[in-house]
Parts: sequence; C-alpha cells; structure tokens
Amino acid sequence: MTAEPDSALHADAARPSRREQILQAAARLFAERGSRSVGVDDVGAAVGVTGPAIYRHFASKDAMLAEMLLRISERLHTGAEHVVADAGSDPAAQLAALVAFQVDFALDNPALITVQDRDLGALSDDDARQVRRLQRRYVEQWVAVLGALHPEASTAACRARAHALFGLINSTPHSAGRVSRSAMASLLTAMATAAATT
Amino acid sequence: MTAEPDSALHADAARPSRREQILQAAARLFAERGSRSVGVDDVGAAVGVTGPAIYRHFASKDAMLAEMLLRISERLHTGAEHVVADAGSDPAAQLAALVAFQVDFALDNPALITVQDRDLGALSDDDARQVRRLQRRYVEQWVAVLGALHPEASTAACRARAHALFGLINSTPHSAGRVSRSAMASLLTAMATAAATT
DNA sequence: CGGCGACGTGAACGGTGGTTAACATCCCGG
DNA sequence: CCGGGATGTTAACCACCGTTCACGTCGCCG
Repeated sequence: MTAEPDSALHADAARPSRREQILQAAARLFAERGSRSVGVDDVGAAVGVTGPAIYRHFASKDAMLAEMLLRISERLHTGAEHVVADAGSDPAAQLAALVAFQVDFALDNPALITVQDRDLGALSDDDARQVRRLQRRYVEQWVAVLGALHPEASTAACRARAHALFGLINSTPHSAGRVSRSAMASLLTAMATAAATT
Repeated sequence: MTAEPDSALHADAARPSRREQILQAAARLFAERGSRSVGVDDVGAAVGVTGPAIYRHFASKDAMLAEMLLRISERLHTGAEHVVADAGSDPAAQLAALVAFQVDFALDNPALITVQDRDLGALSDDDARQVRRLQRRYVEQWVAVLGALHPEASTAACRARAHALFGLINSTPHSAGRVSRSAMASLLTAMATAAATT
C-alpha cells in the first residue's frame, strides 16, 4: 500500500492519456451495469487492453472509483462556488445560476450522475467520507440560496427541497435521447425553477 | 430447477411468514449496500438464520431480487390504475391523484425506491424485460395525464417530464429523517404539482 | 406410534474476479 | 549501441460467495 507515485486526485487534463481513457470508459460501464458487476477485464477491453494492464495506471479497482467520485464532487462544488459568485447578490439570480449549472452538468454527464448516487456505498470508509464532505458542501450552497428565497422555511426543509431538485434535474439518465438537448434544458430549467420557488 | 411449488409472484400478505421477513430484510440491506454487495449470509443473519436456509424459501438470490422488483412495479402499476379511475375525468384531478399516490409510496418505502432504480440491471434478461414492461405502463399512465395538461407538448417531452417528476418525488431516500412525514408530503406534493403544471 | 414434510445447519464444491508475478516490447537519453 | 522506465501480456494465485449436500430436528396427520 501507499504505492502511488503521483497525486491521484488531480489528473492533468492537458494530456488525453490512457489513464483518462480508462476513467471515461469505466464511468460509462459502471453507469450501465454498476461498478460491482463490471470486471477489470471489461474496463480494459473497452480501451483495447487486457485487464491487468489497468494496474499500471491505478492502484486498484476501488481507487479508480474513488478518483472518479472525488472528481465529480469537486467539479460540482467548485463549479457552484464560481457560478454563484458570478450571479451577484440576488437570490433569484443565484438560484437560476445553480439550476443552469446543474442542468448543464446532468445533460453532459448522465453516466457520472448515475455512478455518483449508485456506487457511493462501494467506496472505502475514508474515501466515502471525503466524497460525502464535498457533496454536503455542494448541497449547502443550494440550501443557502433556497433559504434566502424561503425565509419562513426551516433549514431541514430547504435541504429536502434541494434533494428533490437534484432528483428532478438528475433524471437525465432515465430520459435517454428522443428529445433535443436544448429542449431538455429548457424543460428541466422551467420545472426546477417552478418547483424551487413554489 | 423449476422447483418452486407455489406461484412466487403473489405472496399471501395475510401471514407474515419467514419468507416475507426475508424479502423485507433483503430490501433494506439491498438499499443500503446494493444487491451485489450483500451476501446470502447477510440476509440470513438479518432474520436470525444462516445463509443456506434462504434456499428453503427462494430458488436463488436473483429470484429474490426479481420477486422484489416485480412486486414493486406491479404495486405501482395497479395502484395508479385504481387511483386514476377514482379521480374522475379532470386531468388536474388525475394528476393530483397520481402525485399523492407516488408521494405516499416514496415516503413509505424509501428502500424499495432505491433498490428499484439501482438493481434493475442485476436481473436476468427475462425478469428485467418483465419489470420494464410494468414500469413502462406506469410511466405511460403519467404521460397520458401530462399530455392532457400540455396539449402542445410532444409525447417524448411528456415522458421526460414524468421521469423528472419521479426523480423529484423519489428523492425521499436522500432526505432521511429531520422533517416530519406530513411536512415532507406537502412539500413534495407542492413541488411536484408546480413542476408538472408549468 | 411412526413417518413424512417443513425448516435449519455445517461442510464442501466451483466459478468468478481482483490482484500479483514473470516476462516481453518499445522508446528514449547518454 | 546500451540501459532503463513506461506499458502490456499471459499465467497463476487466492479469497469470496452462491449454491448444493448430507444430515438433524420438530410438529403434524393418519
């Protein structure tokens, strides 16, 4: 153990290396069948390599999943921070920014959406704790904005409302194809805005 | 094989038999960790029995999951049929009935909600096909009502809207405790109604 | 009373799959 | 040209887990 030479947390997005191909292919496979039902050989085959070759790039199968989930929660957390800061101080504008951000992410990465809320339980306790911390911070950004829009509501109610909005927007994996991206975007945005402000 | 004496599809709800205890315990465990991460021994231990004892009640672990998912989709499908019929011919009233029905189900059975959309992929092709058929019929009942409320919208858009509403309402597993059942019910109902009629 | 069926148990079997080991290949810097 | 590091491959190892087997117990019915 403790055998990874370079920081596994932040990958160089500059080079589309084999490592990145593996993560992307694994995300697709995990989303389709669940991480526990996907073998290392399957992931390898998806990038034209045999199973054990994976271990030249990742310490273990679990490490792959951990890095995948950590990246997602980081992306969401920092993205939300950025987007809210750019929206000014109007809660309604902040909400619109968060909704637009989440809608874009959900439409662009349905596979990641699926993996994140299905395979969190497959992580080691430490990794799970870290992912949950980031997820929690992301939720709290929504809760803050929702709290400003609903001053009479409790924090717990705002949290429940935030989770309901995530469920709504993150339904993209279940609505495969058939509707254009732009139409899906406006539909989800309208529904989420209505549900958030009621 | 082919060794089950009585129809496995409809269990006598009258007797809280060992068989039912197993299904219930398995649902809770599957929801917490995912069916593939739960061993037969775990399920057995949850009802005070060793692993192999399960095979006195189910042909296989997969058969357990199959029966669980089939029951859920049947319950939803027939429940929706019943509820819509009782709501008269007003689309708004029908929608309200469907929303109330799904909200009740989601609040009463968060574990089943979780298992249904996470472990469908673990079923055999035949079982999966059967579950999907029932799920599809359930969705189409929503689509019909939503189509009446949005005459200008395409069927595909209505289907996407239905999935978004399911995601919203089925967020109950993520909003554990902290808010009373009745408060959750009115919150989800208000949000879903607003999102459905926008 | 005798036995049969329902229900459980502990032990063993077999396949699956993550992981490691030993061995090639290719590319590059000295 | 030589050597080493990055990258792959095949074969083997090993643990886990679903499943089956042989056996025991308890209760009911004839």
